[in-house]
Amino acid sequence: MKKTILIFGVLALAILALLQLSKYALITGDLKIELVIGGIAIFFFVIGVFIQKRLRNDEVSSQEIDQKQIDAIGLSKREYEVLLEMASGYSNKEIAAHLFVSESTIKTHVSNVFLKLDSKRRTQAIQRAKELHILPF
Amino acid sequence: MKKTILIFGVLALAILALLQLSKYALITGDLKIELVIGGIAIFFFVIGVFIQKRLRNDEVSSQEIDQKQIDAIGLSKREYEVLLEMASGYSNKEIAAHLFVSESTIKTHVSNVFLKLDSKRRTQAIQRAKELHILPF
DNA sequence: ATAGATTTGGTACTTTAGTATGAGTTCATT
DNA sequence: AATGAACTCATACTAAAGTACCAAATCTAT
Repeated sequence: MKKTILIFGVLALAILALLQLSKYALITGDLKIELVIGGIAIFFFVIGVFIQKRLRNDEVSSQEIDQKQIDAIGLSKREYEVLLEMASGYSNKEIAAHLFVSESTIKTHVSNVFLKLDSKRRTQAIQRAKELHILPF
Repeated sequence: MKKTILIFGVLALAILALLQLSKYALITGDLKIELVIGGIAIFFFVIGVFIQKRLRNDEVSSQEIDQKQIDAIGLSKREYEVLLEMASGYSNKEIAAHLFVSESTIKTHVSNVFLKLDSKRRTQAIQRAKELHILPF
């Protein structure tokens, strides 16, 4: 948030300076009117795009994976892999094949994931994981 | 897409007209320099925000529910309700309680959903449904 | 090197999920 | 009024998921 305030402050100063420069450049006749107007137009267009993009990124960032959250929950690397496979719609047997381990192992991992995500079913675990921003989409 | 082209055409004309107007307003001295520059600045800032917003909406819209897709797949209203409950992480028994019907009925609906979404597990059905943009997130 | 966490895997069991099939009910539409 | 689609429910299965315990191998950091 401090960063935002700083950026807007600098921006405001830059705009004021630009306006003054433009004004005197016009009065003294150093620049053509078209050029000044065009420059101002491009400058503010870019600023508009930039600001809107910042707002947009703030929204979208809420849908990105939160590694800190994964650590906080205590999910191990392997458990998280299994969670990803579950969320992709695979069965225990399929996950076992993908990760080259037995189905028993997957069941153990799955049960641990349920404990850590406080859920009783894989669909519920996936839902919780999304709420905690540790799964994409 | 036609709409986009039309909008940009009109916009280009408006910009040209505005530039010419500004130029002559300045030369004839009808307007102060500050006002013209400020107006141009605001105008292009707004355009910048607008265009960026359009791009953003095109991206985000891919995450909205596609009712046409639901119809195309042939999911009935009840089947879609069950799909939503499944995606929320509820068991067949819980869904039955929420919708005030028997678990048998839910099983029937679930099986029909699987047929229509070409899937064998509820997690897979949920995944497919998201790819088809008929589920949020 | 060793304690602690992770990963792996097994057995035995219970619980859900999912399939197949049939059938009665409701509801909108022709 | 009849037809078809949607909704309902049941029985009887099979298959998959999930639980509870135990135990060995491996990795990791002190």
